[in-house]
Amino acid sequence: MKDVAKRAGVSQTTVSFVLNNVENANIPAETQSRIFNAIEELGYRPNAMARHLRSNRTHTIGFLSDVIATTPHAGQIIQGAQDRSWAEDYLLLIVNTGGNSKIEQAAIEMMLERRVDGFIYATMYHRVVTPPSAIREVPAVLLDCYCEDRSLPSVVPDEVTGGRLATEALLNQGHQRVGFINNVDPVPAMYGRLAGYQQALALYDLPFEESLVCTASSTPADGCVAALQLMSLPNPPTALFCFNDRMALGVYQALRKLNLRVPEDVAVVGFDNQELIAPDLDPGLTTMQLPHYEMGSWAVEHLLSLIAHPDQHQGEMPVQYVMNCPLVRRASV
Amino acid sequence: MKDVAKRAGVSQTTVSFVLNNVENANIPAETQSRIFNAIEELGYRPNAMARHLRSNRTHTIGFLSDVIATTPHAGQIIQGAQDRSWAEDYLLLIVNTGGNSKIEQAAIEMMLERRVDGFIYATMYHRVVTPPSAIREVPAVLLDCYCEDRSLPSVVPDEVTGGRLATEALLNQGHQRVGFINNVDPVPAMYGRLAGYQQALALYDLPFEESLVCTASSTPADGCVAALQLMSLPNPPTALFCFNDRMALGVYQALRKLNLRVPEDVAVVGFDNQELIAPDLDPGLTTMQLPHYEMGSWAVEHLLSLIAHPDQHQGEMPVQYVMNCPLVRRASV
DNA sequence: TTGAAAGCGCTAACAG
DNA sequence: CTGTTAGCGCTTTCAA
Repeated sequence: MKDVAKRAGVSQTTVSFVLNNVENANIPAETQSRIFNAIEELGYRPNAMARHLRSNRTHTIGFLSDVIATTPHAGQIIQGAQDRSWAEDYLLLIVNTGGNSKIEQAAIEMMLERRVDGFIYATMYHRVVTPPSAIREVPAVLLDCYCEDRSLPSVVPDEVTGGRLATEALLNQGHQRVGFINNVDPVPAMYGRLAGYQQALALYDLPFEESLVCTASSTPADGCVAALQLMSLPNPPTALFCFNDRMALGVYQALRKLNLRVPEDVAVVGFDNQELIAPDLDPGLTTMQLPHYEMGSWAVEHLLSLIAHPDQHQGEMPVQYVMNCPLVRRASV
Repeated sequence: MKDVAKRAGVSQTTVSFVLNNVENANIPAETQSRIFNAIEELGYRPNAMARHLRSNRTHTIGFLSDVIATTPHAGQIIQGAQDRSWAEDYLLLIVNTGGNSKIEQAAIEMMLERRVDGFIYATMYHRVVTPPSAIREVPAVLLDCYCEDRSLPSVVPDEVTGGRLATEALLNQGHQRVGFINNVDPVPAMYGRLAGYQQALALYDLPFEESLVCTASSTPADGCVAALQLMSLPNPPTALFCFNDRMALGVYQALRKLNLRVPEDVAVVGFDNQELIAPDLDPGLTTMQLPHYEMGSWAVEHLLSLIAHPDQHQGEMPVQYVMNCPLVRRASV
């Protein structure tokens, strides 16, 4: 920078002003272009380290995830986060902790040493978490998860409405007996989607029948078993709402074994709109889309506003944003 | 740091020595623990910015990918890269450029301003690339791609051997007529796997029949069409080697339509060992595993060695590493 | 064994 | 409009 200044015949300050577009510095266009020329000729590139050392801002966000970047699930979270960051000139320092709290701890420490401006703590699926407390040393937002005491802002999908809309998609095609293959694990999605399923039934004045709901682990194999079980009922369902697309895949396999066609004999709705499954199944699977991209984007946006106005939100409760899941229609209903 | 020094009753230098484990500084254990106590009490955390400003090393790698982090494909590349980096105390600054060269350019620029110690340039599938030249300002390695003139080190999967092993898996089960559904796109995998297929036939003294090879775009739908076509041959194959798992998915659908069982009537081998497909298909798909994790790991390892010994490899040709693809046996053969 | 001091590349008062 | 100057928090040479 000193060299640039010398070459342009100005002081370092002037160069800095030009580079940073300082408001009240009214540097004449002629001087500016002289500086830009010098920069060009010297191949000068500002040193972000030094800049950040002074300004105490690194324009970097620490992105902690359990396994998002490395599994086929939820990858769009990162794209959403990155696109939003990129638009504001922020870069993402990403670490997949695998849910290992030792690694989490260490990663946060490393990121704090690098003076990240804030944290995003993201999980592969919607759940309750207790992030290491060090995360609170800078602004932080939780993505696809929340903490019990709501002491950190968060964004999660609206499981209840999602479950309701999925069920309604079946109900408004005239189905009267809709089975629900739910997840066994006690996660928010399991409770929420069940509640949504029940809401939808109520909306259509249909009774809730225990026997039409079964639970299974969220794998194709178990989805298959569950479907077989439901379809062997004395009065079997004509439509199946599956907790996720992987289970729906198993459901397809079960129906094939029973020589039942989708959607003519049994309609199916999934959840996730999983890239390699939903569109590739035959027939294409109608399913609920998790707003991964949007959550990623929102998380960064909110984080940046916290960074920009550190004390504006002082007394308030941290925002807990619940985001809609749209229905994606294909051929299985 | 100054505060720590004061509190421990030593100079800043001493603190720095202790923190960096300087060799010839023989600081007595007693002094050291006094310093560590002070650090603890003050909640002191070193400022990596400042450290790097002095030492000209950021312990950060710029990871450029087209879309790896955001699609279900190849996610393990990142895990491999991260795990290796983590082991050496490096962090990854990741940007998905979507293959957009404007974004690529800008990302490289931003990373260079942040003084990353090196670059990894990775693609979602094996191909030829011409990365922006700015990438060469620091050590760089190509991952799952290479540049025409081989002027940058690279690591890619061994398509030829992969194609050969896949075909052999079929051949050594006694199949005499093995069809190959290849990709239409002129990518290294398409040429390599075809060559491997031919090598395998030759090894088993079988003739290469044009009619047993067809090409299609790498989607389930087109895989289905291709399989239908191959199976309608006067003398149809008893085994099918598919360019990838998504096409194999379509092949399964085709065989189902023809009332042919896998593997009893027709054996199938895929390629990719794609997480949500290969293990979840019914029956499980035997397939070739792309060494994504290993390539990620190797790329970082090689990059770090280039960083550590900048001129050691001067005159030599950059390494072009071709990595094996292991066979994953399931139930489709 | 420890300390003083210079300086990494930049920003931002403050002064002119 | 532009320049002088004092640091930001750390590493490292040199000296004690």
